[in-house]
Amino acid sequence: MTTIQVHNTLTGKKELFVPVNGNRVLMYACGPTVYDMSHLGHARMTLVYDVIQRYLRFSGYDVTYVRNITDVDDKIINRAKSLGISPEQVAREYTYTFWHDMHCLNIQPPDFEPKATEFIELMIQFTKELIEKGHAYESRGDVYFDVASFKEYGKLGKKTLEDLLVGAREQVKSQDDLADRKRNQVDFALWKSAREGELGWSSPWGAGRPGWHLECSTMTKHVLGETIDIHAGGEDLVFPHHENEIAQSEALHGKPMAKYWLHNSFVQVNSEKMSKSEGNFTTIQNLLGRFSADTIRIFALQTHYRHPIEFSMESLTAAKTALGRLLRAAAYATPAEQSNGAGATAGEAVLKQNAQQITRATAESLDPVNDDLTKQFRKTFTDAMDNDFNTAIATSQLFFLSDKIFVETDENRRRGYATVLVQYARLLGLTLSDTRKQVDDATTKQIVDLVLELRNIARTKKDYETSDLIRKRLADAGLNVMDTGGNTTWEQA
RNA sequence: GGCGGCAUAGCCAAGUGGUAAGGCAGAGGUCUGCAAAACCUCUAUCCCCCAGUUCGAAUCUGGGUGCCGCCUCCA
Repeated sequence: MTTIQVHNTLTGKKELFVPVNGNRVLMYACGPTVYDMSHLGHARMTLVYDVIQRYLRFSGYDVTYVRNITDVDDKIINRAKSLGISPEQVAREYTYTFWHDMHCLNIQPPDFEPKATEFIELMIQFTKELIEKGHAYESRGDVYFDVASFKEYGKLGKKTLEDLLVGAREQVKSQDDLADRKRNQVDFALWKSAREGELGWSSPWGAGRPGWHLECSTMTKHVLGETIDIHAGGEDLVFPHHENEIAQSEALHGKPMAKYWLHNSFVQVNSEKMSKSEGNFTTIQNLLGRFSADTIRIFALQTHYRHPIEFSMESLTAAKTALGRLLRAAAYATPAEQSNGAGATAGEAVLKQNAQQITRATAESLDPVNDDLTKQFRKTFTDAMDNDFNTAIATSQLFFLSDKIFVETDENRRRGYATVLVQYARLLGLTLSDTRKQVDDATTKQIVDLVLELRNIARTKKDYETSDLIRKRLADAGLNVMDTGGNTTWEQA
């Protein structure tokens, strides 16, 4: 079972994946701060770890996947101020939009999705213990982590305390109004005191709120444990976020926080990071209006997760065209394999699909053909995924199999190949449900207008047989056609 | 300034010692009343530059150039 290699940011190397505790895999990914709409960069992050946890389950591991929601943060507070509503309302609203986006993208829900606000008491406890152990100190209502007290600080971000201090000196140090509260420039907040009328919870140090890094340390500890297998997030979280989590957790527990640290690279626009602050982002909802979830997924998975993706409408359109070939190939599968389960709700369909998902152990027995071709396909696919989740190669294999499907003349064999295609596409979270014939409202209106135009041509020619047929058929379809004063209008019956 | 990463066809993008995956675009063909779509076939003598190691390098080493990220909120 231990054939998976993962790139570990901690060591900077690819390593054989061996869980800490037998077959159990405890995995935590840093989720969103819910203060605004999610963009393609967030989609990539959730997509990548969605596929990784799917693949670990496929590989037979007993995975517990946790993705948190940060619902208390300066950005939320600022957003609430500018909107004139409470921070709780902001957090709830954007939690809903996040869930909606994730659902649309066919991201499997995590096993647990803790929110920071649910762990305030435990965060206070965590901070108390750090103070008791001499790793943190109070300063005028704030509590800071004493970086100098944790000698391994910087091991994830490959920085030394000296470098950081020099760097801090180079920076606009004078603008840090907290400088005189901290023992050391690089110390970071575990607890921030609240100003008058600001969001806050009571604590031994007065009203305040937790620092950003603390929530992940606390939730990881209490939802999963003191040492977990995989801790993941975007590349920008390596330092300081994950570095600080390590400092807090390992200073307190005296053991590694996570065995493997995984980080995905960014989505770029014109070679620059897509981000809120750059203003060069495209929201998921905006994208979903123009491209299917499968298209966005193919687009993201065609690049290895540790490499930047260059985003452009052209690339996304290319992915859409490419997906079309996969959809046509998948259409040769049996309806049961291909459909989402007729009559089921979207949620039921997803749960059903997940339940039917193949595993490494069942893949061969569930392969209806199991000839040299599918054996080769399965091996190349899993070899690629075993190699630090190389979805680019795995995806290319879907195209390889599609080509074989198109040239196969034996119907049974072709149906079998298509079934295997669908099985493995689902492993990557692709539904391959055929959206090519879904027509939007604007197009529907144009079509009705076209039909009425043709009907009016018939009426002009006094071909009432045809025009009446059209009216009847439209009525059967639920549309009433009305001729009044030389005008023809229509509405829903 | 410190640390880390990247440079592969028109574009996107795998490959990290054995002689360049895949996708898009492009060309030719099949099909077709026309058109479109679809399918089939083809498309980098070579991987930013220079030097080195090696029987052999896009892949390793050294140097150079360009770009990006982190060090402040960030997936």
